[in-house]
Order: sequence, then structure tokens, then C-alpha cells
Amino acid sequence: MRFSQAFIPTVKEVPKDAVDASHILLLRGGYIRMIGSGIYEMLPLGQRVLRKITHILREELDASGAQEVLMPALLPASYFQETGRWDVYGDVLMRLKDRRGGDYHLGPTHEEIITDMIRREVKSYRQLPQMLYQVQMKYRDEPRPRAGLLRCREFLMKDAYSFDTDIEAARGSYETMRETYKRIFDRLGLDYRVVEADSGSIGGDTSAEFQVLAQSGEDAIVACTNCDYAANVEVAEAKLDEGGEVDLSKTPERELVETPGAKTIEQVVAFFQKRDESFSAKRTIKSLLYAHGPEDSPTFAMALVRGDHDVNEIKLARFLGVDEVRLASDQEVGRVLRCKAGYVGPITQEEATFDGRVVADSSVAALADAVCGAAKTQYHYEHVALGRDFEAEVTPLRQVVAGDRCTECGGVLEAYRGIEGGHIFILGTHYSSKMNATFLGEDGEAQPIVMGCYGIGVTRLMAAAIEQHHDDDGIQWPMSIAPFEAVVLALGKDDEVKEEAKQIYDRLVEAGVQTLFDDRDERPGVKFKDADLIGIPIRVTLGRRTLDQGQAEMKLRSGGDAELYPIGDIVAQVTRVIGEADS
RNA sequence: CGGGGCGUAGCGCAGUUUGGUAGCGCGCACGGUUCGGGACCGUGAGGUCGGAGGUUCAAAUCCUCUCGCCCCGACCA
Repeated sequence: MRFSQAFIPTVKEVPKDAVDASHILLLRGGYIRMIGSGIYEMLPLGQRVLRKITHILREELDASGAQEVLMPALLPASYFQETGRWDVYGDVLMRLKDRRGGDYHLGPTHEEIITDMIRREVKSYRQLPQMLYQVQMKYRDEPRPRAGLLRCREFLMKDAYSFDTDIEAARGSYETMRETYKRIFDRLGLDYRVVEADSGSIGGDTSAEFQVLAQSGEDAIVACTNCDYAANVEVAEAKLDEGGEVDLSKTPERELVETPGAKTIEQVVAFFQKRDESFSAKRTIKSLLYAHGPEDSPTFAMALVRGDHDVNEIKLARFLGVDEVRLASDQEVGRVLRCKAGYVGPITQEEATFDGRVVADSSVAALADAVCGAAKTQYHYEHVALGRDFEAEVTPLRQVVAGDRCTECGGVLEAYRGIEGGHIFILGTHYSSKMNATFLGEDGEAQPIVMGCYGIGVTRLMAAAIEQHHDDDGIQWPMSIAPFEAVVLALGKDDEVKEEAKQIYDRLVEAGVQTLFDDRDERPGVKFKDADLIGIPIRVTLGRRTLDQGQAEMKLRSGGDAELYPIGDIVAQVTRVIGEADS
């Protein structure tokens, strides 16, 4: 492609509304444009990258035995109504009506549709297993689209679904996909971790996320420095804090202390540090009132963690045996405990009795002499201990943090931020039983098909790759997904230089190298800046000076110095670099 | 949904406090000089000031309503 004829509208200034590196660079490099909140156009460069990514996806999925299909994006409501997700999905579903008033929506994911496709055709165990996938736009009315392509309302996704006769076979499909995904993410040139994750509202029990490591990631994950264990902090486990008998013999009697204005752990610590400089949040108990169940008559439970820890709400909900919990409002705290939020504690005052469940993290059980809220506005207790001053059910309840010990091997856990690039699930019979997708087994009995589903956010990965591979000047694409493998710069207006550069370009194209030829009537600086911004991995530069020596220059966008080669060797050098990147 | 911010030329912004003929930089067009890291000089085109209503002799500026976008949080296969 000749740059002079290409539609690559690069921009010098940073667009006002972009904050994240990938968003800024995709906009500046002329890859994408926004036409509405969370809705983007793919310009030629962007579309080329997308095609590179989907090409890799298709190659690996086809090789694993999966077959590509294409389902509609526009869906009649009846399918989601069948499984209840028409209601469960709430505002996230992009809903619309046809001219007759019939309910429709745009597909946020396609479990129901593919299950219907299968149930209509599959009658016998002989027709299983099946693994189907598609690459298609998905629609979600996100509460808050953000960061360009990282969280959109319309986004390209590869979704795959497996159908097996029993759970063992389904596990096999899941493992196959897990390995396929690893090959895909490796080929995309991404630094990632496969982590244990929450299955969320899609249902099912076993799932893993493919997290692309990046500072700007929305997800917090931990990974063991010693073994393979890695998990989203939503579900991460850590070795329990040293249990054993807590020695209470030296713990003084509980004492009510007036702590004016000390509503946060920070303020409480500051207050007690006035008397004892060594006092820290590790000696406090943070008490939080949670609500669950119906909004109009919720049930309350109290969660206790050490002051320097955070409650893991997913663990709390699971322990309580409910779908989800939410923090009680200030009004609810006042009604239930007769004190203000900030002074909540497990030991209630006589004017209020708390009859809900009290759940404490195991680290709280290890405290022999702690400070906690007194459930009385402006007061805290000091010298309290679980088992002596109050009772609670003890369970791992807190969010795992860096420095915690791995449950598998005892190694130290490290914290990362990650971008969820892929998610694989074993769904079991969650959808097939609701939708009556059954087959006849060898014994002639009808039974529900066992399913799995596997997603990869294609547009999101395009942005994630940039979050991971860029510098101040622009993008540094991995070779496998770069819009072009090489760019040839012809410097100056010199016709001879231009002609020679054109010949290098022609020979590269002939050698099968995807090449962009910057033949524009621009000053050298502009061409260098654009080449860096767009991020093409290999840059070949020809100027008057190098031409006079019969040489051209090759430089890698990823770093290193520019090297001069005889013009006749340039093609071989470029193909060598591409070959090395492939292996 | 809660909190904060922003809508003025294609892009980035000033002008709004204190109403009085809409400006700057980049980009764009033309001419000239320049040509290995986003050149310089000159000339020029380009704006319903997000939209609607109101106050006023007069509104980008004041008032009311409304739409859109961004950030933090809540939320999120």
C-alpha cells in the first residue's frame, strides 16, 4: 500500500476525551473513530489488525476441531425469555421493538441461540460432541463504556460453545479450549495469565479467565511467584493466617472509648496512635453491615475483617448462601444498629440487638487484643477478642493481597492488574435443561446436553495489545497482529531515492511481506513520527546519503539501533526478522 | 444511579466572572524558501458558539429546560 493513497488520518494532538494509552494511540494513529459513546468505526488500519487477530483465532479454532457458524445479532425476545435472562440481564440488554410491537434485542452473548440451533438438530448421542464458534458483534448497554476499545457497547467477539454427552466429556472440551486459547494468546504476542475466576451470571461452576497483564487493567489478579496458581482477587484464596490457640490471658478487660469523628479505619488508627505510636490498622476490626434478599425487606449480616483488609463480597455471598450482597445504606445501619456507619461493631448496645449472622475473616479470629466499633456513634471498644467479647462464624472472607501465601505451595502471591481478554466456562446443563436441549443416550434415555462456552474479546484484545506494547512515540505491534509488517520510508524529494525505495517496496511485496510504502511528499520528520505512531514492526529507510553508499537502513520499532545493509540484502533481512518473530 | 468536568472552525483550546461586530495554535488551500525526527514566510477558506425557550436595545457570555461526551465510584459473560 502506498501511504500517499491510503486512508490513514493520523493526528498530532491528543484527543481530549482519551485517557488510556490504547485509546489515545488508536485515535491518533488513524485506526478507529468514535461515533457515539462506546461505539467505534474501524478505519483501514484498525480493520487490518482485526483481521489479523481473527485469522489467528480461526486457524487455531479450526485446528482444534471447532466449526464456524454465524448467528444473528438481532434476536427475538423469546429465546432469552426461555432461560429468564430477558429479565436477569436488565438494562444491559439493548432492547428494541419491531413495527408490530414485538420484543427484540441485540445479542450480548449467544448461549440461548446456539442451544436452540443444537436442540433442533441433535437427537442422539451419536451426533455429539460438537464445538461451534462465531466471530460477531456483540451489544451491551454498559453502565459506563470507557477507555476506547477496552469497554464498548458494540464490540467484536469470538464466542464458542461445546456440546457433550456428559460432564467428563465436557471437561475434555474445556481442556481442549484451554490449550487452544493458550496457543492463540501466545501467537497474539501477549503477556497473560490464566486465572481462576468467578463464573458470574452466565452460570456454571468451572471457569478461567485469560488476563492480559497491563497497569490499566480493570481486574485485580494475584499470581504465585513459585507455582502456576493465579486467580482473580474476586475468588483468590490464600493460606489462612496462623490459627492455633489465641492467648487471651494478657488481654485487658474490654473498654468503651470515646472516639469523636473517627469514622474510618484511618481515623481510628490516628486516634489510638496518639496513645501508642506502634498502633496500626492490623489491630483493628473493620465491621461492615451487608444486606441481601428483597429490597423492601432485606436480611442483614455483619462482616468482620481486619482493618487493613477488604471484604470479598463474592466470598461473603457464597458463605451466606445468597446470590449477592450489597453494603447496607446509612439509613439501614441506623435502623438496625442504632448507630452511624463508621461505628459499626459486633457488640451491640442495649438499645439495639443485632440478630443477623456475624461472619469474621480468619485473621480476625487471630487477634487477641483489638479495637472495633462499639455500635454506638462516636465510640469504639478496645481490648476485644473474638470468642471472649463476641461470637462470629469464622471463614476466609477477605480479599487476598500481594504478599499473602499461596494455598498450593506456600509461595508468595504477587498482585497484577489484568484486562480480561478471554473467559472459558463449563456451563453444565444450565441452559440445556431450561431449554430442553436433550439427546437420547445409548440406554435410550433422554438427557440434557452438557455445555461449555468460550469467549474472546477481539476488539478488546486489539486495545490490550497496545496497552502492553507501546512507548511515548506510539504503538509497538507484535509482528503477528501488526497492520503491516514493514514500512518503507523514502526520504526527501529526490526522484532517484523515491524510485529506488519503490523498487525495495516492490521486492518486499513480491517476497510476501505486507508492506506500507511512505511515498508521501512530506518532510522526513513527519514520516518518522507517523511510522513510530502507527507502530509497524520493521522500518526500512532510504535517503540520499545511504543510497550513495548503496545501502538502506533497517530499524525495529520494538527497539535497538538502526542497521545499514546493502540495498540488495534488505529483503532478506526483513524476511529474516519476520521469520524470527513467527517462531 | 451518585459525585465531578466539558460542549466555541476538521483537531486542541482562549473568550463566559463584569452582555457590546467570535479569537489563537495545529490542520487545510495557494505561492515561495526548506528537506534524516511533526520546518519557515506570505496569502486565504472555514464557526447554527450542542439544542430549545426566556431576559435584554443587544446573549458564546445571564436565567430555565434539554441533548451529548469524558473522568471517579456503583455496576459489569
